[in-house]
Amino acid sequence: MDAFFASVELLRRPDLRGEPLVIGGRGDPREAHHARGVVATATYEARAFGIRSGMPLREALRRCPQAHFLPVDFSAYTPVSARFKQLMRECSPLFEDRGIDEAYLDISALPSSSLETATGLKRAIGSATGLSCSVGIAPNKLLAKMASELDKPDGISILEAGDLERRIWPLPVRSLPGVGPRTGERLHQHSIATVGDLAAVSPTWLAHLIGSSHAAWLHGAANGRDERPVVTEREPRSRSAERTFAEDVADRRELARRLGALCIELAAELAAEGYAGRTVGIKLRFADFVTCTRDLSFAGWTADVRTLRRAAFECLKRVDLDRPVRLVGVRVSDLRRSAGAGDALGESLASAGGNQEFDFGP
DNA sequence: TCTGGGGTCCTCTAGCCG
DNA sequence: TCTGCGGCTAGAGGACCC
Repeated sequence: MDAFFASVELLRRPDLRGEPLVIGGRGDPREAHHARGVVATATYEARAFGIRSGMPLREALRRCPQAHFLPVDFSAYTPVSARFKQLMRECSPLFEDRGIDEAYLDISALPSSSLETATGLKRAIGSATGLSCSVGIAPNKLLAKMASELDKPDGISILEAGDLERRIWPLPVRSLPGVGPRTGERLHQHSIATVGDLAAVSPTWLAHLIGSSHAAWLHGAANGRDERPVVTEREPRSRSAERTFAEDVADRRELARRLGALCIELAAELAAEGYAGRTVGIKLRFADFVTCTRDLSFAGWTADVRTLRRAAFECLKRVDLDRPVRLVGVRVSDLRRSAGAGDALGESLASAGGNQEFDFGP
């Protein structure tokens, strides 16, 4: 979906159409208590000012003081997301969900041509949601994703076997899925600037640079190879909840209170979805942006809020809190489906809401 | 000076055990 | 009894993606 969050916002704020619009964080960075946030999506009008996803909202404001800023509102985006995914599933059951605004669809067995299928799907999504999307068609997921980036917004791109050298190899190496900021920087240090440059290096040499597993994937990808199937069903591996504070927290009790609240939030989500976990972990990010994690595993699976909170506090005890903290998070992993977990959890949630004893370090 | 929140997967290390 | 080694797991951190 094109500039998804921003496009959904424009459906209910048509007065902002044509204006630079930035979606991110809790809203307007001009308000001090909303200032800590990053850009989730920006309209093409805002991108013209150099605003990009992941950029601090304050930086976006600096680049475009006249921009409009709106908070991220998942409750508005989720139903639209469900609608376009439903249309895709009706097109082919070989559907892979890849997050709120993109998905893969295996259309190789359909009777119509790829172009006809894509055109029909775009039209159906457009009339159902009022939004545009960009479609990439190719022999595998990697190339389909890269194709979808070639003609944005509102485009259709078809990549065929012979198009690799002409259309993919000239692209910057960063445009290859799996090459993020770190890998991109390392490759650039060795004068590997384009996908074609990467395709030409020795796999052995690349393995020395970035590790064998990553190298095998990237070298294949640069040469257009991708054997990954379209995955139609997936069980979650972990659930987490984290929060960045409006102001850094130095007080242990305050930190424990925030962590306890996140445990309650997370336990409620696990209960609602019927999962229990075997490992609890916490995450702290200090004022200097250094992140630290601590994990604790149980013998069995639990979704009990008191157990989660006790474990989270045990983890917290193991951290040297010598600096103020800007973010705290809790995560439950090694998930299993838990039949009937909801009932037990309801009771423990009720008891957790009252006065809490904080069982943590000195 | 600034840097979200939700995830996944991988690597490395240390400890345990046969 | 000591040592080495491979397999396994837990824990910590890193990279990446939407």
